[in-house]
Amino acid sequence: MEPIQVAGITFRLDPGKPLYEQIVDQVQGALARGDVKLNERLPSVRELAQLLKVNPNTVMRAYQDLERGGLLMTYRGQGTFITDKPQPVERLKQDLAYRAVAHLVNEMRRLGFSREQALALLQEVKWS
Amino acid sequence: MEPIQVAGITFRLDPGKPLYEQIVDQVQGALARGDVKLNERLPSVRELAQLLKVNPNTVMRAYQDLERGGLLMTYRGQGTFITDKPQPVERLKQDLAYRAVAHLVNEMRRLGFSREQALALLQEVKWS
DNA sequence: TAAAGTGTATTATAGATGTTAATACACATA
DNA sequence: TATGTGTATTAACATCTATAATACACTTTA
Repeated sequence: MEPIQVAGITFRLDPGKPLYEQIVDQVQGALARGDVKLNERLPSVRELAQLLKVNPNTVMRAYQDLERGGLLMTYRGQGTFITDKPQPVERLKQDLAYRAVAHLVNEMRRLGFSREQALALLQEVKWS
Repeated sequence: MEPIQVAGITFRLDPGKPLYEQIVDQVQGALARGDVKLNERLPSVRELAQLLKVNPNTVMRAYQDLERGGLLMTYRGQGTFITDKPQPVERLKQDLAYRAVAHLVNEMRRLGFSREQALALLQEVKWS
């Protein structure tokens, strides 16, 4: 389970969550943080599968999910590339952040906390 | 999928998450919010199963999970009751809140946001 | 032109997990 | 004694994840 670095993306796969989802998550994370260059080429399906010790079908499913989100471009015979447009990446970042905050709001409301209590906890908690 | 009220607890089961987990979540939520009285009797395994249109094994699994957390007491032949001690409930509430905040922190860090950005988002977002 | 490397699709198989079903047993109470 | 509790076991089934094997379409390059 040692991390694997490739094209600015760190892959670490654990059990407990679908592999293809973890691949999607880690590519998205690298994009949101700006760790990858736009238009950069990713490893081929078979190549990444070998690196991650995973079935090619699993990588392909992840790549296809990412392509549907406008984050990847795939060209038959050429390979898979990070999108060259900054908009889908920015949209992704805002989307995921909003979703994460909304999730916290729902959970805190479910538990009977106020917004002020949530803010206080978020200020107190260790960040890095 | 219409909600079912019983003993101060609202049950609503959706597909997409294990049924026994949803039962656990909703009992925990009611406890955290103070919606249920301590020492109160819950529906029997078979009774709740019938109400929720679910297998008795599924309810039993949820009850057992809750008992392991000290939130329920079960007595052979008598029934299942909310704990009579406030401590496990308070501990649960703090635990779940901390976990929820920690989850947000991890996600925001993964996306490259600062604590200040997270706080700003949490202040802006609609609460109720 | 041929070969190698791309993405893509299909089918079969296996394993894990969640859920139901049926049945039985232990215990408490009316 | 009968009924209603919690508890345990076993079997069956559905869904999802992942692998495996194979084939095809397309691009690049030797």
